[in-house]
Amino acid sequence: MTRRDSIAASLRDDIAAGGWAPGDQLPTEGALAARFGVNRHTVRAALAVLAEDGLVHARRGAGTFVAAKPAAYPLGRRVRFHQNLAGRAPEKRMLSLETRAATERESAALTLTPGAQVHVLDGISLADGRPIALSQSCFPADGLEQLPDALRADPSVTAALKACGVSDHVRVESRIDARVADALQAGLLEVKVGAALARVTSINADGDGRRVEWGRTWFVGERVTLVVDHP
Amino acid sequence: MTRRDSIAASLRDDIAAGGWAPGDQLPTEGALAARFGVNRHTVRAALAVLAEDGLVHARRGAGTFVAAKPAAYPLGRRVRFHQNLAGRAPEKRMLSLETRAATERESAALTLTPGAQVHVLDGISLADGRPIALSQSCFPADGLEQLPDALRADPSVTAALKACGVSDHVRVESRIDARVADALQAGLLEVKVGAALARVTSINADGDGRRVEWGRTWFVGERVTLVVDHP
DNA sequence: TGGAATTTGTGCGTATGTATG
DNA sequence: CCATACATACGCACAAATTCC
Repeated sequence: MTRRDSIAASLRDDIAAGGWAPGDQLPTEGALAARFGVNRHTVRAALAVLAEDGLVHARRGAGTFVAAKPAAYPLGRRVRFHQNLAGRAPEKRMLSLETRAATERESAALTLTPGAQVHVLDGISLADGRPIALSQSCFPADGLEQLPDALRADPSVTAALKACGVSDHVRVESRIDARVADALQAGLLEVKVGAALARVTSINADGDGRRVEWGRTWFVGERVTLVVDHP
Repeated sequence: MTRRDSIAASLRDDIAAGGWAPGDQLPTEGALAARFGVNRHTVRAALAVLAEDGLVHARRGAGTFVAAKPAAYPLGRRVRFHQNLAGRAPEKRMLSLETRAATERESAALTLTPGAQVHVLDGISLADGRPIALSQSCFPADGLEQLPDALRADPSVTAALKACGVSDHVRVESRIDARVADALQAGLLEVKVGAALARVTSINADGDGRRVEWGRTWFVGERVTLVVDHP
């Protein structure tokens, strides 16, 4: 066990024991070097081990901070935002809502006839007061005429669909890739431009198999872990 | 439909019809502007629409190129690399293989006693000759003594486990988040530093429920789409 | 608004212990 | 026993970002 590893283990224990809470600033590298009686480089190596595990996060000029635990977001047949983030103070805000003709891509995903009308909802999701995801949902307008009014009353998709007579909806497929945040996304999500986002494209159907939602969600990589169980 | 959108749709059709193959260079923006009889700015707006969808990729000073279609990589109970990428010339190369004491994190993931030995395999995966992922797999050494020899003979994890008497293994859980590539990863994956990677952490168990592999895989965001079916 | 102080990030040189051949 | 390579650790200096007055 090198000196670096033992220092890393010691700091890890302190964090696990609650010595520092998520978001707290650790002592400076210089202070830690003095406490452990080693060179600052050695402390930096130890902190790098913890950063590799995502346990701490250094900001140049500011300090090193205990990372907030990423929110676990289950991806399954039934994805319900508020249930998924129970205990993390989930919050959803509407950014825009419009009804327009579907793009080629949208009509293909929802198996609509070209030029059909769709409702498009843009929103932002928060957990513990921090933005965790941007989302765009696309619904066929045909059969869901009341959806915009319902969404304006309550931004919950599940509740709005229920108000339109869709009592249940299930996710058929999720496709996931990774993208970097552009300036617009970065501003809304309160991350730097170039931060990694996990993009999830999903198709949701009602009880009869009719596709009722095509959604794309951009999750902040360092704040959310998507969890897939394989039963 | 704006002129921009009609040009974008026209180019999209050409690409879909095979007019240009993945990797091909499109005509210059000036040439396209002349062909469609519009200003170069309009062509740029149309190309931006396609780039937004990941269909083309512009490189300053070089030109605009048709993006290679991302490989679909199913995430399910049975994840087998070669089957997953059938038709995309899957290839797996071993980067390193060592046996050492498990870190705290590794022994927790594999439910090992602290200090137990593990085999650690680093590898790189390619499809169609391009790197698509880096992976690190961690196996308990206890009960899998022959694994390193088997892996050196054949880098396939499934084959190596079979050689050690594990006839079948299934994925229990996948956790996904997004990270940016560091210099080492970028070099190996042939992407730029800062490119978005989808990181998948998975736990695999044998028929008796014993955890036999803890793996982490970093997929190049723009070359792979992870697909999760929700049956 | 500005500028000093603080803090992390980076580079270079040096030294030591441990394998390897 | 020597030469080499590698990882670890130390010391010093400066750059870059942030904070604070």
